[in-house]
Parts: sequence; C-alpha cells; structure tokens
Amino acid sequence: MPTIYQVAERAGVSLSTVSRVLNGKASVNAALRERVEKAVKELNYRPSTVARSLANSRTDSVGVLVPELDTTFFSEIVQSLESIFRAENKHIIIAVGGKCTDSQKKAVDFLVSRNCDALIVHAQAVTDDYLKGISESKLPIAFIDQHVESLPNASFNFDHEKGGYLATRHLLELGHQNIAYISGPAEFSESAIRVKGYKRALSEAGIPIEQPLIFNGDNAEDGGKAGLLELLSQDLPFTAIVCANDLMASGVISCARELGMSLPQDLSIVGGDNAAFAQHVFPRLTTIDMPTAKLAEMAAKYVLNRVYAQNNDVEFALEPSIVPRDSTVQYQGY
Amino acid sequence: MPTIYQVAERAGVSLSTVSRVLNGKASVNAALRERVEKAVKELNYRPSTVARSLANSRTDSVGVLVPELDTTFFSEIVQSLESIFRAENKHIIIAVGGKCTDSQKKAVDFLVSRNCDALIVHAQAVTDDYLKGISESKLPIAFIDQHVESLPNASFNFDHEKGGYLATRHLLELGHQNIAYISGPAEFSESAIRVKGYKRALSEAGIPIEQPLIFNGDNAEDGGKAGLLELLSQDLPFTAIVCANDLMASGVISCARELGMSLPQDLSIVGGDNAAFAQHVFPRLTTIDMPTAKLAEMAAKYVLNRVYAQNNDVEFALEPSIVPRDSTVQYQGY
DNA sequence: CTGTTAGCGCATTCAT
DNA sequence: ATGAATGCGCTAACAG
Repeated sequence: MPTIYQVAERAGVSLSTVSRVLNGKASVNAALRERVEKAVKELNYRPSTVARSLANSRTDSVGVLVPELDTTFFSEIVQSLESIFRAENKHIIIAVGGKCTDSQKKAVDFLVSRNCDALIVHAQAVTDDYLKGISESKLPIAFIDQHVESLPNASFNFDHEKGGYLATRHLLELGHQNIAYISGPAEFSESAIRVKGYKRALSEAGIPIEQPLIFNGDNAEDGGKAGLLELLSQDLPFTAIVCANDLMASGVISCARELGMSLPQDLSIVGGDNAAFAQHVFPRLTTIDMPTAKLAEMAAKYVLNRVYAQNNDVEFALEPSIVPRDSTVQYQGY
Repeated sequence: MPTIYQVAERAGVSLSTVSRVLNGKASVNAALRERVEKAVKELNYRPSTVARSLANSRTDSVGVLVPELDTTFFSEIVQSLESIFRAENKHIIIAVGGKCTDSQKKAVDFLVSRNCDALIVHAQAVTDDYLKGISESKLPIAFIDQHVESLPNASFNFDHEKGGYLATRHLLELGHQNIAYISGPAEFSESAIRVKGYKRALSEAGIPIEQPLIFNGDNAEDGGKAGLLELLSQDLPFTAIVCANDLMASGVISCARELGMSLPQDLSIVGGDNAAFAQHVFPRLTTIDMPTAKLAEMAAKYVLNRVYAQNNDVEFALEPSIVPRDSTVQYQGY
C-alpha cells in the first residue's frame, strides 16, 4: 500500500500538495496537479480512510440501528440509506438491535464505540431520555418511524392517521357502510393514531362509529384470525375490514376462507403496510403503501445537513398512499 | 472524549500501562491495573477505534457485498453476519451492488477503499479474475452462494443438486409419477445443477425423463405462468411441478387458478427457496429451505480464521431440506 | 501557491 | 513489570 509520502516523492512535491489535490479544497498549480495525479495513478494510490479519520476526527460513517433486517420495511430503509450515503462517499454501519431494551442499548453502544459521525435509529424499546443523552453528547441522532417527544426535529415518521383514513376512505368509496377495524397493539402509539384516521373517515361520511367493530390485534396473523372471529361473533354486520398491517390481513383472509366465505365478494379487506407478500396472497391484497425510501432519504438528508454541512430540505412527516388490488370490491348490497 | 493520556495521568501511570491493561496481552501489577480501571470508569473512557486501527493496521471491519437487500435471502445473510461479527467486536460494512457488472465493481471498490480487513461477497456479475485479483492483493475474500472456480476454498454454497432432488423426491413419495420442472435461467449455473437433482430423483425411481416436461423460466412470477401454459400445451400429462424458486411457484399457482384448476388436488406444486411469502400464498407452499444462516456463519468463520487468527471448522456445501406445506398432496389418480 | 511542522490516539518496540 | 520514544498515514495550521 503506497502512502501519500510515496506519491509526493514520485511527483517531486511535498505531501501537502498531494493532500491538496486529493481533497481539492485549495488551488494547486496545474502542472504540479498533473504530476501528482500521474503519480497517484502509477502507484494506484488509495488514501487511508483510517489515517484521514484520525487526522480530521470524522469517520465518514453513520450508524444505523434497526430492530431486524428480515422484514421488508427495515431492509428497504437500510438499502436506501446505503445507497444515499455511498453516493456521498460515506458508509453505514448497521446494528440489528432486536426488540428488547437491553439488546437495543448494546447495539447503540456498539455504534457509539465505532465512532460514527451520526446515528439513524429505530429504537422503540429504549427510553427517550437515554437517546436524548447520546444526542446531547454531541453525536447527532435521527429517528425513523419513531417519535421522540423531546427531539421532534430529529424524528421522521409516516402520517399514520392518514394511513387509517385512506384505507377507510377507499372502502367508503366502494360503497361500504359497515366497516370493521383490526388495530395493532396498544403499546405502539401509531396504533391509536391510525384508528383516528379510520374514525375521521367514517365521521366525514356521516357514519356513526361502532366501538365493537374495533378489535385490538397483535400485528401478527393470529391477530387477524382472532379479530375476524371476534367481530363475527357480535351482532353488528360489516362488509369490509381495515387491518393495521398486511400480516393481520393475511390472517383474516385465511380465516375467512376456512369459514367458507368467498373473497372478496363476501368481505372486502384492506391491509396496512404493503408488505412484499401482499401481492402473493389470494386475493391480492389492497393495502396502504408507506414511502419507506422517502423516509430513509429524509433521515439521511438530515444527517448530511447536520454533520456534513449540506443544506437539503427535509420533511418530518411522510404521506402514505392507497394501493388498490383485488381484495376490495364494490359493496354488493342488499 | 478522553484519550489514553488522560487516563494515564489520572491513574498516575504511563500510557503504555494503560494500553496494556486495555488489551490484556501483557501482565500488569494488580495495584496499577486497578488504578487504571478506576480511571477508565471515572472518565468513561472509550478507546478510539480509529487510532487503534491506524496503529495496528486493522479496521476490525469486513465488507459485505450483496446484490440487493429487500429479498429474504440476502437480508438474512446480512443479519446473520452482523450478529456474528458484532459478537467478535467487529462491524460489517454493507454495499448493495445491484445486478450489473459495473455497479458491482463500484461497490467492491468502495469496500476496498474503506480498508476492510476482509470481504464477503455475492458478485455473480463480476468476473472471477477480477475477484481473484483482489483476493491475491492480500485482501481475503469469501464467496457466498457463488462458486469461484479458481478459489474453491473460499466459496460457500448450497447443495442445489440436492435441492432439486429433495423436491422431486417429495413428490415421488406422494405417488406422483409425471412430474414437470420449471427451471431458473440458464445463465445461473445453479439452475442446471438443480435440474440434475430432479433427474437423479426420477432415475432412481425408474421413471424416464421427458425433456418436454422441463421448462426454462426466468425466476419471476411470469416465468411460472409461462411455464405452466407451455407445459399444458403439450400432450404429456403431469400431476405435479417442481419450481426452481417460490416466485415462479406463485406464478404457477395464480395461473392454475385462473385456468379453473382447484389446488392442490389438480396439481401439486413445490417451490424452491422458502421465501417469506411462501406461507402466505394459497395453498401454503411446500418448498425447499436453504440454510441461509448457516451459509453466513460459514463465510464468517472462514474470515475469522483467515484474518483474525481463529480456528473454526468450516463447511463449503450446505444441505437444503424440504418444507412440506399445503401445496402438495398425495397423487389422486385412479 | 507551496513546503515544513505538528499533532490526531493508540500499539509497540526498546530500554530500564 | 513499567516508562520513554517512535510511527501508523493523513490533515491543517503555519511560514515562506
């Protein structure tokens, strides 16, 4: 591995000059610049990122904490971040933090120990105070899909209220009047927010809200099954269901089929997060798409602004959209 | 950020002593050791990984190149690698290389420029020579799900022949005699290897191989549809199909349903890679599971051996297994 | 515009 | 067993 000294020697200049042409921050005599560039090529010189980091106390790396990777949402986030940062000649260090407080803290510590220039995290199991502490310790943090009260200008989220609204609105437009809702678990604040959107859509349509038609699921397939069974056990009729995510919608679908219903005629179903499998279920699932890549982009731009002196526009709330497929149909009425 | 000097000063020792207790390689007087440890805690001292890297010319990072991340296979690989290496206090730097030669080369260059200690790559679009060049330049490379002829002792793969064999065997055991096959594209060597397994299973069962029952697909849903239509257009009867991957199997399923077939009675279908959505299709897909985590583990251990002086056992070929679900049933015939 | 110099924080000789 | 000195490869004052 050639060093900057060898390049300097070969080009017959000092190492400062080499450093200057390499970084392009100061101007250099054209002739010298050419000699340097020639030497660089001949030696196939690669600057050591390590030495550079030590000298200017920046690692050009940003730590990314996600709870898991084998889920479309987070893998897309990571993929987007990687692409954006690599284009800026920075790399990401990912840490998979799992779901519990302890392992997430460990993962954060790991990233801190790696001297990242900034962090982009989804660490719902860690207290806001802990995260704020790190953030104040000089290390900038951006939060994705997680709202940290005390750091609102660093939290990037989807507009979940609108998600619930759009799903419900879609069914209303198809003529459905009796629409049930299967929610995510109460411990996630977004669950309640989403329900709000559902209620707003109904209210706007002048339809009274029936509390028994709202079931609290667990974001898993079983929650969908349990939800459908529970909803059917009541005497309130409904011709459509909004689910907070696609997994529960999938559960509803299998359960409905087991019950002998024919889909989508007997029941229209909307999912909630446009999972990868959503177009493989039968019928292909109508769902809500969250602009994952955009969320990643915003968080990345925030970091680029804060630590790399860029000046990008950022938005903190990203708008979802409806993806109509085959699991919802016009109300078959009467 | 406190440095090792401040720790030394506070503990009343030289920085060498601090370095020694930190790395635990040399022995240190118990009293001094305690004073150092106390100082470390009081100052909340964290060694700079950057300075350490510069001093010992190791970054404790390994570069990971995958073509994409939003696919179960690669996200699982990455997740496994992250977990293994973090446990060894090393981090991975991922680069998403896409599918074309150019972008993959760029990604490799990026990783090299990051001074990784080793590379773990899936870079099918890049020539073996290029990769071998890097490997010989002193940077160890492990290949996952890719066989590099010239570097067989660094290539970690699944036994695809066995995959094709197990899928076919499963159908034979269910009594099927006429089994079609939808293959992956010819440009992937594994496609042909898999077909071999299919043929071997048939041969062992004394069933003649009908070339027209083998269709070359594209590993996408459309390939499944096209395959089924093509196979049906011939006069050769078949009661089951083996697909090289789950996506094509999903295509076969939708197509079959559109044709009015009732599944799985009219047609048994086996997938090929146990994708995440495989249990969400209807009927739930019987498929072949590849031990992804194990593959990652082997590549990781190889790297640990080569560059971090460990001594783990490694295997180069990992065995797949069959995952029976609902898309295959006993032959209904006669 | 260019060269000289001094660190960045640590590991590692080398003496003691 | 401990401390002093040196260097890893680079950036950033500084002086010219």
